[in-house]
Amino acid sequence: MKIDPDNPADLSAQIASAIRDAIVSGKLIVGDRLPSEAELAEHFAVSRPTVREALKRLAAQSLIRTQRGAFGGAFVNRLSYGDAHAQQITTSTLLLGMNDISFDTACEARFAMERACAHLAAERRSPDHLATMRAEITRQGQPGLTDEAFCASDVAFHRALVDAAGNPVLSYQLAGAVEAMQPLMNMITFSARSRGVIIALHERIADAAQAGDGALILAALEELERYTRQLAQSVFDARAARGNPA
Amino acid sequence: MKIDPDNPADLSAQIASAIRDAIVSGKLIVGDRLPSEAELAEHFAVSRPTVREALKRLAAQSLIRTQRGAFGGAFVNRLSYGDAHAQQITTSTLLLGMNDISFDTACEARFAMERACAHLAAERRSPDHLATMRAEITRQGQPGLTDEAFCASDVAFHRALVDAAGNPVLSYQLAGAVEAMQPLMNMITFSARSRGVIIALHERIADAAQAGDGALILAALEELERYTRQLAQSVFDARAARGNPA
DNA sequence: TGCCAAAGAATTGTCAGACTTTTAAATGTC
DNA sequence: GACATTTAAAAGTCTGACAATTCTTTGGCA
Repeated sequence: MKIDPDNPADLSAQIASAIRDAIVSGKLIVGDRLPSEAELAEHFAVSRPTVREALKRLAAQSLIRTQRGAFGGAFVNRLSYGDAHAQQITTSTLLLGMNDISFDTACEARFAMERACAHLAAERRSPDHLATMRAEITRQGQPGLTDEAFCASDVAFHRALVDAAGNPVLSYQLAGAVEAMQPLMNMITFSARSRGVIIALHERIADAAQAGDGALILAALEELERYTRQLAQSVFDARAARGNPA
Repeated sequence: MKIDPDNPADLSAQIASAIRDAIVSGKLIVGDRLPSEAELAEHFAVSRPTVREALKRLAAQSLIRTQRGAFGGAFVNRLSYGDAHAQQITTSTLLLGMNDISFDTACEARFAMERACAHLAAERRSPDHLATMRAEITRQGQPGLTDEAFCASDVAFHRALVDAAGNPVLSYQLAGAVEAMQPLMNMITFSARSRGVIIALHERIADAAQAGDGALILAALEELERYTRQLAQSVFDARAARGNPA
């Protein structure tokens, strides 16, 4: 955690970097208390507001947490799955929304990753996961469900499948990819007929998971990807034909 | 982008949240200029330093970029793959380092995801990707290579494989998972014999990619996962036997 | 002695105002 | 019309201060 050159460009960013490096490299470990803002200001030879801006940058990444009062201060935070997951969602959503990613590209990535946990899910799924999947399938079949609610249930179903793989690292990575797709999926209108096809595939997946047959899950996911992409294509084609390119 | 209640807890966090929501929901789009700090301070009825702390939080997530000078200000940033990737690495590394994730769990997740792009990589690999893979294999065989350098080359090799799938979303997601494993891999000491085994598997992967045979890549990756986990197990066992649990 | 309440101190959160630096537009000059 | 100069807007930084919070210590009382 050394000094910065007298390069007057973005002092707070430099200080944030120095502290971040110290955390990532292990020089500061979970629970460690950073010096007080006044001490940091003296150490880096800057004013307290500048130090505060640096600390806020780190807080935004959940790297530190601050506590007021005597013996309070900034502490190195244990990055929880929840925090990491939330950041993952935000980042992935923005990445997809801002970079003109085609539906096909996003869809391909999402299903490729989801297939990665098919076998693990078949081996390790608990009754709890199966119950969640069945419950979401039931919800998806209810009449009068809005497209948004259908998509949300779809996400919950796939989330259960991913969680069934019983690997928290995999869950964290994939949940981001799956949930980040939701805004794109929301652009699709699901007819009763297409909902039926999707629900049938979900049932095949749930049955295969229950039977512990990974290959069957894989096959159903492949078919689901094919159908989803085809459905999106027809929706976009129809919109383009109506002269509504948005 | 509405007001905050007079809840006096963490005003800057509330303001950051309000602006972040506006960006994620699309009320503010890429390139939009936010009001100046003074105007934001007036709008939210807080002081300028408070607004600045909020803006620094957003800058830390690459959601905005600031520009000095006349007609400067804060602009909604286009989240680049590079930015997203860097965040992904930091988050994944910390998550793995701070949460007592077992080597097995991390390894399983990493290879499961990597296998997800085997078939795509076989289909789409370019001569460029193949050349990178071959170059890294050559480097890995050089005598006198440190364990760290061997690991770094290993990461570069797998990175090339992932990129060969030709899906930027997949690359962004997987690069994080693969690179975040590096600190864990660095804990392993690679004997000349085990390096030989790994290099041979890399060669099988490169050959399979060149031949466009996804199933062969898949098989080699499975074997590589098995071997890596077995290698780690033996290293950890030996350390435990020496009474060195660290 | 033992327990509870009040005082004290350390630390973050916020504010106000001022000054510096950077940048681009507007203006003036040749 | 092209180039140099001025000017204004905005972020970046600093100083100093006060408010809010929370832990520790001390004092009082039974």
